Amino acid sequence: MPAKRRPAPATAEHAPLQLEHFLPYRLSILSNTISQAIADDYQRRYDISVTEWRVMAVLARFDGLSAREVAERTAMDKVAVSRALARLVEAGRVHRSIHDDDKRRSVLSLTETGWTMHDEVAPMARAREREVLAKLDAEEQAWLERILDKLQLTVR
Amino acid sequence: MPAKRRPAPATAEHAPLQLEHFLPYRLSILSNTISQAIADDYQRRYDISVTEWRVMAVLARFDGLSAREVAERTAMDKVAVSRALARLVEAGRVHRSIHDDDKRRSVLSLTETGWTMHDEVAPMARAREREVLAKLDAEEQAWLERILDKLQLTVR
DNA sequence: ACGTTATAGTTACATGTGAAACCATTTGCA
DNA sequence: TGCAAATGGTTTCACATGTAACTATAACGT
Repeated sequence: MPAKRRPAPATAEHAPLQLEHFLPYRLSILSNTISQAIADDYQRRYDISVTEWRVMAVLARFDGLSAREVAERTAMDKVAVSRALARLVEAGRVHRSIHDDDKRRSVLSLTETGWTMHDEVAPMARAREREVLAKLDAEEQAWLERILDKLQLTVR
Repeated sequence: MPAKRRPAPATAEHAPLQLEHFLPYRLSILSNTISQAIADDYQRRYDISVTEWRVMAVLARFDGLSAREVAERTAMDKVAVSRALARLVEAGRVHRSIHDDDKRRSVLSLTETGWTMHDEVAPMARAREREVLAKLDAEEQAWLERILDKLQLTVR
């Protein structure tokens, strides 16, 4: 018998939450596990964080964005973007200049170094994603796609 | 034209990653959005963090666990658990005593205060989860269940 | 019995993160 | 025009989090 003060039998009448069946909990575990598995690949090799990589991925697709636009597209807040950019510019992976017509705005793009790294990391990331998805059969993959779309739309 | 040094046209040849279709990214956004939406409910009201709530939820189901066992069941590391417990004990929500046969081990259980809070928060959390799941029809819910089970098993 | 190794848990340090304050510039409007 | 409000971005502060070092106790092998 554990303690003197054991206020109640931990059972039915309290209807405790079963974490392992609780959606937010499961999503959080799964998301962290997968993100970590994928990030491990490049994190050590290039000394870059997930947030920095996301910024690079966005700049690879949309050249010349401002920091605020990067923030929108990465769903990061502007402070996080500012910090990521500071490191990326420092490391010579991103080039930052000032917008001609609005001197508050920065104009961002990958440098050649940045592109080189991007072109190595992107395929790795995709390969890892495929490994994860390979656990599911085609039908499950389709449903997952559909479910994520739906939740993403409604839950914001 | 953005910058002088614009090394490459950001297009096909570089095959940039599309974050919005990239599984880990989507999971991470979704997970954070949902967790936050649910946690907001109780976080302010009870001044408790998600990690503390998870510890309480586990103790509600398994009375008398040690800290290590809590860590296992919450998928948190032992440092996080130690800190959460410090706060919970301080707040009078968890009772901690020492195991009779092993003085390293602690024996943990909810206090009456802890139970009272649990009995208020658990239904709230479940209700929020239902709201999220309500965005999906029955078939989608079933597939989600199945997909999460499968990924959870294999991706570790 | 005794020293080595393992385990439970906490503490310390370094790092990441978000909110709010802040600076510079631009926009809106009298 | 000129001045208040809004916007882009950085800095500061408080706090959360992870890793490694540490303390105390227990288990193991000789």
